[in-house]
Amino acid sequence: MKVLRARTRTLKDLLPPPLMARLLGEGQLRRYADGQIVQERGDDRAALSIVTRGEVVAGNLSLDGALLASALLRPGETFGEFSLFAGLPRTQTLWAQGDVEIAHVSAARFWPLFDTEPALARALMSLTVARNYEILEFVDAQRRLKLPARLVQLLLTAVEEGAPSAQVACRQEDLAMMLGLSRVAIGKALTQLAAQGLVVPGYGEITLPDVPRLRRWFAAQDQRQPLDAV
Amino acid sequence: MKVLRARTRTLKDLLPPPLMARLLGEGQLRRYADGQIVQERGDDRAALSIVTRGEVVAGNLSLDGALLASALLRPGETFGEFSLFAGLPRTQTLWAQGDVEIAHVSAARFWPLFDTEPALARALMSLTVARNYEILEFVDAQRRLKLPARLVQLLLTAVEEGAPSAQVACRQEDLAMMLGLSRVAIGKALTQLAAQGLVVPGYGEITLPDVPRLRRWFAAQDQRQPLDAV
DNA sequence: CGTAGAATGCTAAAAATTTACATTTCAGTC
DNA sequence: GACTGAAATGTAAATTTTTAGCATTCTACG
Repeated sequence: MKVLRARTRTLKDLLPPPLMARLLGEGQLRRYADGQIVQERGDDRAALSIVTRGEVVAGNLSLDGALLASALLRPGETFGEFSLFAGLPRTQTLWAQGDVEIAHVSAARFWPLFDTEPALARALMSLTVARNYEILEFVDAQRRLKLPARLVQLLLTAVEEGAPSAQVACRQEDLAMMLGLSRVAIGKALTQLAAQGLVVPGYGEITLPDVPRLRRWFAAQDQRQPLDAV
Repeated sequence: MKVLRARTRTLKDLLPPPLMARLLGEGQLRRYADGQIVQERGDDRAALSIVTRGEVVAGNLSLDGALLASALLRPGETFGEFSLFAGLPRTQTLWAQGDVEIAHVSAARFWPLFDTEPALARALMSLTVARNYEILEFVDAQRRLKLPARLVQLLLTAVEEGAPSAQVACRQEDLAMMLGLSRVAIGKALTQLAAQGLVVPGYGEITLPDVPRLRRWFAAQDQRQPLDAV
């Protein structure tokens, strides 16, 4: 399944290259084929895992097999912090999307580095805090915005900065999954948006004919005071 | 307004007492009266703030004045990490609930301590990661569980460990706010639960006559594999 | 013992969402 | 080039939730 997520800073972006190299050097590289399970809810490997190639999809499987809350991890991003710092088993199930390579830094090798390199602690805190903010924003948007607006917000995360128009390759079902709704709800919202000429639904893809206009439309829906304008 | 939240570990629980004392020593104490605004969305004070007395309610105000996503901070808990580690303004508005005292540790005084005391970095990571998990669980529950189940989950967070029965003092409107729903929806869910004898709605309070039975009922609704049972 | 304010209960209509089923689209294949 | 089956989208009835308005109950306090 396809997952959309805004590009964020990664550990690789925040860490001085020599330290990043040292950290990766402490890790054990493993490869995963497309669709392979990287970790399952309940695994109790305490380690910091760093994606070094490919993309990883995170989520929870309910007992009936439906995928729930999900996210996307790109190269340079990490997971497993929870297992290290809270000492609990892995809480999510992860799948490889495409050919994936991951460096697992075991707890034993991680702690000495963490305790002696403040830059690593700073970087991990920055990432965790940013992720926290990302999720809180999501919850907040869910309460504040109508579905069409949330849908536009999601679609816009997949658009390159400054692009005048865009095509987003994903099925309505993928969008539904990401927003925690049914496919039908997405279809209706898309129909509404299409009636205003804001999007053009296609088969397995959605065209955004006028991205700046779409951004303006979204800004008008989101009545909250933007942070950077304060 | 009243806010329910499960008791979690705080910085005070995780930090060795001498270090906690040192941290507080670096802070500037400020007092806030009941209902006073502690910080507003957009404030750009970069500091770690530690609640030392009283309780603080966090949330976002939408333009029309309605309170949205909210949480409760108890003594020993911190906020402002985002301003320090992401270098952005405060993202939420906080109000004092009752008589509140907060120690604000400025960035200039915080960084030297953070960089030289691994225990502080570990503790902050633990808390942030745990908070992250808490929010993700909330989102997940919202997708997985029907409203009555989510309501029970919320009510149970207010119950003392091991208590055979309990009274939760809060208005239906407070519960609605916490779950992001209308008061009517809460009322209906309560009626359903009351019909099964699981709760007894009252005026400004809800009685849970048989907590163990309620826990069993909830476990039956929540079909997900529990983490600690793995 | 009233009374005012606060909180809950109830109802009906509108809106959002889901479920189940129908239709369209696409990529192969003959 | 038209089958054909799987994948993806579209549609309509049923359900859930919200909104709004008003009635009722509870509590504190004069």
